[in-house]
Amino acid sequence: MPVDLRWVWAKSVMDDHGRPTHWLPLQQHLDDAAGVAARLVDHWVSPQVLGRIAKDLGGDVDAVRELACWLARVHDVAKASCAFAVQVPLLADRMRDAGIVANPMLMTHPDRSRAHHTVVGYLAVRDFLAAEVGPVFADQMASVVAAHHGVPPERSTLAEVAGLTELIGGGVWQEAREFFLRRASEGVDWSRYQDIRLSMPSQVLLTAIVILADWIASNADYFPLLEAHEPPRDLDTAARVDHAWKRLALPRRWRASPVSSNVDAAFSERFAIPGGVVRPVQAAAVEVAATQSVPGLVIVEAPMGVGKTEAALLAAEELAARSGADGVFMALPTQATTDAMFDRVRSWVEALPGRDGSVSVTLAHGKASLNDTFTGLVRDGWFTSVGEDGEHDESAVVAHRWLSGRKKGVLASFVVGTIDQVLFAGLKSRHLMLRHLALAGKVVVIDEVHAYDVYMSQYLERVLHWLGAYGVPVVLLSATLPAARRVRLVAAYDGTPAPAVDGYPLILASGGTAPKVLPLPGNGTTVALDRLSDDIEQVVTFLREHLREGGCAVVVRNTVGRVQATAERLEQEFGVEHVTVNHSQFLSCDRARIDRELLRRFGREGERPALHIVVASQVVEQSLDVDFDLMVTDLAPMDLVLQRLGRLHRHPRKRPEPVTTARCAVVGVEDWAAEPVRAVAGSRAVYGEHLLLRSVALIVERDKVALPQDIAPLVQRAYDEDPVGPESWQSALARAKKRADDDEVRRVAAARTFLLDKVGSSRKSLIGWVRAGVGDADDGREGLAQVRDGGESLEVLVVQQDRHGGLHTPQWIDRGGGDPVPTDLPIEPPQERVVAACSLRLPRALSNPGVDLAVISALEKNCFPSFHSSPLLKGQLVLVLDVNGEADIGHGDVGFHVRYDPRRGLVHERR
DNA sequence: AATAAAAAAAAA
Ligand SMILES: [Fe+3]
Repeated sequence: MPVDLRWVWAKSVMDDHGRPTHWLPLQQHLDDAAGVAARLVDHWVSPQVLGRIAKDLGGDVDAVRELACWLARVHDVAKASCAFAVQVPLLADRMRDAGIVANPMLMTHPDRSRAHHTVVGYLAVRDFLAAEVGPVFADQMASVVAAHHGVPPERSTLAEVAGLTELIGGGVWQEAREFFLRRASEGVDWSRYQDIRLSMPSQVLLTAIVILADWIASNADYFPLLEAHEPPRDLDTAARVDHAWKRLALPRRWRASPVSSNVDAAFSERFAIPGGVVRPVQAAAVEVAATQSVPGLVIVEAPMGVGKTEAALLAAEELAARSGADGVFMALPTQATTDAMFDRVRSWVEALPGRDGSVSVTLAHGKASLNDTFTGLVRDGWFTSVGEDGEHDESAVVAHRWLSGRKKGVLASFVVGTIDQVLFAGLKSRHLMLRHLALAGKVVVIDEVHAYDVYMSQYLERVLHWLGAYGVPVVLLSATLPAARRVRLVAAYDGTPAPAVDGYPLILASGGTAPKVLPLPGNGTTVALDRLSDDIEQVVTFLREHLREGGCAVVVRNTVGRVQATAERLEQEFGVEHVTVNHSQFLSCDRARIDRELLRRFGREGERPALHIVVASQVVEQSLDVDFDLMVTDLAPMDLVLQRLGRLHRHPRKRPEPVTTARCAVVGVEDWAAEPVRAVAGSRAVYGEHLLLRSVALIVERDKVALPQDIAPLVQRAYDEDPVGPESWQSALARAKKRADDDEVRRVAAARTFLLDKVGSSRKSLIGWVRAGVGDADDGREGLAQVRDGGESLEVLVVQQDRHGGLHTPQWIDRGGGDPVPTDLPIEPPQERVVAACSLRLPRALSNPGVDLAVISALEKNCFPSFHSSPLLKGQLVLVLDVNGEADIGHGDVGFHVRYDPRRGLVHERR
């Protein structure tokens, strides 16, 4: 009598006592997964992705479907192995009764966990396919099966596990595996795949489809299990898949249409500007996107305020229409700008044609759960898709309940996220394939590319390399880039040289497309430069003189300490009410309040005070569209100085007579008469000597800067290799360059640790793909590999304690301040969000290697059960301030005294 | 020689 292989089990659910309550036969799980894979390919996976895989299969999309379904139908084939089956004695016993016998003692075999079903699956699939197709393709297909838990094994592991024959199981076990492999192959003509090789991109994408099919098919809400006591029976797979797919109700694909035939109409519809006409940058970006030989990389270099975002979105539509992308991933450098962009992108999505019902959106960053718009959409997503028929919800935009969380959230069609979420695609980590699938189906837009340092650029360039290999169109938005950076970005994407051009604003593209230099906007600003000594009294005099009839000034300092010291002197001189302080050492809710306030007063339609001085760190350099009459700045690298100068006379308006000419005093140097001119120590610590020397060499030779026409030449000179400055500076410059180069080498090396390898040849399989990666260790604080430079900075939640020991939210904050916070009972959800918004990133002095562990130990003493039981607050360090906003942080021989002042931020001193 | 800004964490 033939053995009934339906007794081979794949899924089991246990009760609290470890007894199985439910189970599912392997055969059914494989059929379910294959059914889901087919639906995914037919209805959900981006045409751009299908096209990419099909490229390796002679352009045949049906073959993509065939391979995806076959892989899903064999992915768990090695659950038909002794090592796996013995894990649940009850189910193993029933298999034994059916004639599939394993030794129960194998349960405790020391190598049992090494004979994992992913690795044994590799061996089974490879051996099966080797008889049908070439060895390379067999290895590649098998590697997809091996990778279906997110980390493919190493080559050495394969050989070791192959020797564990007792755990793998021969005889009936071998026959069982071959049975399932043959069963999956019914109707597959392997001779068609004789000469096929899969590129790495295709293998990664197929793996991602298999993983998703597995996850969906493993969800018992969609695919019900059998009761533990039930024998196997033939379930109606088609009906199960149909039911599950309706319940899951994934949003439809988006089909883009070209906009180039009538850009103005598209522009006015998308952005709700009746009769709107595109601006030059927007028209040019769309034209380049439309005429590029193959949709590829487009770089838009232009100043803030010329409509770059709209240019990128319109270009993305054009590129998507050509490439088959069914979504857009927009990445920005900070959570705050990401939140703001989310609302803009959402309005654009709502106005998009080509939606068939709802499309899915995600806000992707670490604090997305604090964003009210997004959490609202998440709630709607739960609410609307509970219905059985699912599809007829008419809201244009949903945060789909299944496309949520760190790994699946980015699979939504439209994602707005921090740049980190894109850079993670270059970081060896578990389930990396899903992040690749998320990017590979879309057009990727990356904002503020000029702002990324050497370390992040390693990741950015590697990700661009993979995106190029996937055929993903990419739009990079930037201020002017040093030519060398531009060349590296284009080369990273598709290995071609960047066209040699100078100019600004500039649009260039990969694939030999002619670059476009656009006319500069006519209404420029010429800034007069003054050079003052680093004496604060000189700054006072300068401000006194030029603000004699009032006006709004900004003083930009390079360190928080200098900001705080300057603010103290200026408050004394001009009065507290005329001075605002801004830097990163504020609670995030306070920082948000200060930013809002700055925009309200110094923004485009701002209610400008008669006299005011903002003292700030680099936080005013980026993003905020604020306008000042007068500036004082610490010497900084040239591109940053220019960014700062961009905050002068930015909007047309009437200004007090003494500041009708834009004027900036450069300070923060030790001695303007010295050779060379050196920046103060704090600035050197932040930026390094070399960039500062090159910057100041260009500043000493001029008394004014014309914006925007001087920007491109100044940035190029500051960052190219040609000598700058007088002869007497050259030896110092050379020494500084050597140190900067050494430092860069160190940072590049640090970035490489977890950097994903390049695509490599088509002979390769996924085996070892994330070798030496974070692997299993990507959970928890220690193992978290990074895409940003520098040691881990410590983030704390700040609460206050009254004289009786009761906790309350900080007294001064805008929303929910001074309310009691329970220490044991659960914190109410609205208050959870208030507390979560009181986060503060501690300064370097408190998180340096050497003191960090002591600081963590000290803060870990502030441990409250109420925090621990809250998903939002759990695991975070807590800083408890007394009624005066002060605290001692001490452990062992490390001790700090900190004081928080809502006007000045955190002040610390070592004791 | 003394330090900016910025981000981050669940799978079958
Ligand atoms: Fe599995």
